[in-house]
Amino acid sequence: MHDRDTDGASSERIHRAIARTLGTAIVAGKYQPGEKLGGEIERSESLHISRTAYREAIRILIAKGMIESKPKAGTRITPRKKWNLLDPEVLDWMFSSEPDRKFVEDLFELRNQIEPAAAALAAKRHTPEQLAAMDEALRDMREYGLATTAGQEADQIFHSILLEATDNEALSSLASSIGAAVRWTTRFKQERTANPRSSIDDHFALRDAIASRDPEAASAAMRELLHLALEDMEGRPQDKSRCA
Amino acid sequence: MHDRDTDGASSERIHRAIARTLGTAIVAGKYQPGEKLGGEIERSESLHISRTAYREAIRILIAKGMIESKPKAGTRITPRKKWNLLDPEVLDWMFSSEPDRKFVEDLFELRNQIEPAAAALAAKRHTPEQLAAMDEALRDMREYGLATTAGQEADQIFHSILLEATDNEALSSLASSIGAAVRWTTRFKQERTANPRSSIDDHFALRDAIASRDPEAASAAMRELLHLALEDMEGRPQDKSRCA
DNA sequence: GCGATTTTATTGTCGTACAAATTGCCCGAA
DNA sequence: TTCGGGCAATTTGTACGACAATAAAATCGC
Repeated sequence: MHDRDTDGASSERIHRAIARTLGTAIVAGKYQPGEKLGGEIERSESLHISRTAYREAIRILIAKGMIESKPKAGTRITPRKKWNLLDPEVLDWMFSSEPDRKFVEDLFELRNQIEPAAAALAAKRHTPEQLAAMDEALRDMREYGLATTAGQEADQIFHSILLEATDNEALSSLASSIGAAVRWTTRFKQERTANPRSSIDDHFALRDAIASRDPEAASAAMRELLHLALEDMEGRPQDKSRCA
Repeated sequence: MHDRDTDGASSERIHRAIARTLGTAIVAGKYQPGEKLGGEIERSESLHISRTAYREAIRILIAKGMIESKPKAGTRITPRKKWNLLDPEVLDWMFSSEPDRKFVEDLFELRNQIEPAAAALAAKRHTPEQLAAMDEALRDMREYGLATTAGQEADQIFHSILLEATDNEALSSLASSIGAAVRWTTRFKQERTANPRSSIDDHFALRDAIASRDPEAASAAMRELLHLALEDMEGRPQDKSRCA
């Protein structure tokens, strides 16, 4: 419980590292909601850091809705319902260890609602620059393949740019959340299927629909993409209790 | 630029108050992305607070992706793209003054993608407790009416519970974002229409569809609700450039 | 002119002290 | 006994001052 510098990259600032460690532990369920974290002096000492740094870490977690603190009452974990689960950092913490399958499915369900509509909007509103950026991402995907980290990153970038191209800030704010889902569906796919059908061609189809500014086609192409991903995700192994 | 205690509630802690003030100023565009905030000592002095408190405020804003800081380089506003716009607090800051109409429209577009699907899911997955909570919210809406704050709050609560009833954490995390949109569409409606058609009956229809576990009907009822809200929002006064 | 080195500005961390706030106890009164 | 109010203790919140670490910018050497 009291390692000094919490693994991780060395150049990371202390408060950030502590926030990450604590945040990771919380989302992993090592602290239950409502559970009281010890006093600041006590805890900061056991971590071998100053109270200042510890407090800044706490401040970060409070900002993400994961804990709350008031004088005399102490510092405690808030009910899960209040957490900003779609916060990029929180998602990173969530996925730093093997995430709940349930949550990945939830994210996937979110994708299903957002991305087809986003594709349609992107078809209508995208700029030439955004299309070019999509093409670049696709080129990387084709070049490196979806089995490599570089290729998977290009995949995420593609979906990010698509959301950005909706010219809707509320939608593009979901980019990192969707990105997390994309990353993990791809990973599941790679891990579980011997010769996974590459979705690259489907990505190209989607790209073409967008380029020709055809909302219906874009939406359909995206749905196809998601349909394939769904098949891969709940295809063989697990229960299918939650299909359409 | 250097008032001492930044208006606001008195019992609010200093770092929170400063974060709110700064955050509000940033989302209002008073600082441009890329703009450098002065040094910590200088700024904390001009605000008449300690550097500690100022830094904790900064930490909050960093956690929400709005600013970044590194040694020697200083502290600067990040590009808008990186902000966590769906963070509840950021939304509050956004809406503390009259928000961008464009952004309200963006949120509305998000609602359009999320809520009908959420209604369908809620119809399938809701618990009796959640239904009871919805009924209570509806009762309050009917009792107080949508012209009162209490009624508007009940409206938000209704939509929140609906999202919660999807049994999907990713979707229910959007509750506060959707809530903000709900609040503002209602306010627009009240301000601009002399005798606004009450959407309460439509809410009841939606409730009944959910209660009878009919996904299609629930989704349709929600679409109807949103359709009405849309009419109210872009009905008379402004351009309709962005309708369906 | 260019690269390595030093300088320097700025954030990051530390320790201590004190202020503020809220909880829970204790006591008194009805 | 029970309720209410005031008191005290515990915990977070703020302040200040010093130093460390970092990275940008300037400087020196080639």
